[in-house]
Amino acid sequence: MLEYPGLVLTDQVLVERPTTFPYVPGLLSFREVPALLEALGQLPAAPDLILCDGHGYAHPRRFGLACHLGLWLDTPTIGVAKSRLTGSHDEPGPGEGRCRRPRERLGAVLRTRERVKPVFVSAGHRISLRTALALTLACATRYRLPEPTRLADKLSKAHRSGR
DNA sequence: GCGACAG
DNA sequence: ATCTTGTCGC
Repeated sequence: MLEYPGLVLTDQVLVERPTTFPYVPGLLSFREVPALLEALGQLPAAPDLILCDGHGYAHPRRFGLACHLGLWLDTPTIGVAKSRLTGSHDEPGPGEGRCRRPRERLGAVLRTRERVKPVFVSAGHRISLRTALALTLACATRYRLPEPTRLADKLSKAHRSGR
């Protein structure tokens, strides 16, 4: 857990659980949320916002992991995925004046740092895409991924290598 | 039928 | 996600 806007790390908990559900595109929540709930329950205080490693609204059923976790906890969440699951971007036609007019906006493709591969931001629970974008960018300092996600990933990696 | 497919 | 050699840039 980090404080905002300082992004100073205040708490960190780590849980290790066996998986009980396989990885199936579109059903990531069923694999990840159980462990996430356990970890969040061990924090000394409930966070005001959660940046999720996965999509929120940008999901085939418009209900990705960020939405699922956020609704369960009734806590604001943002989906910040490293790759696309559904939807498309770019490619307006070659002709002058051509532009894309999506029937539905799923999220945004955000380049958090110069020349780095962009991340896919979408609204999770109780937040607008606009605010989700602003907060994600505000949490991305020196790396591609926002600090909360990057530090959590680092913690899990360190845990594994130490065995 | 074929391609796509968060982590 | 994980595996895995070499490579690029600060």
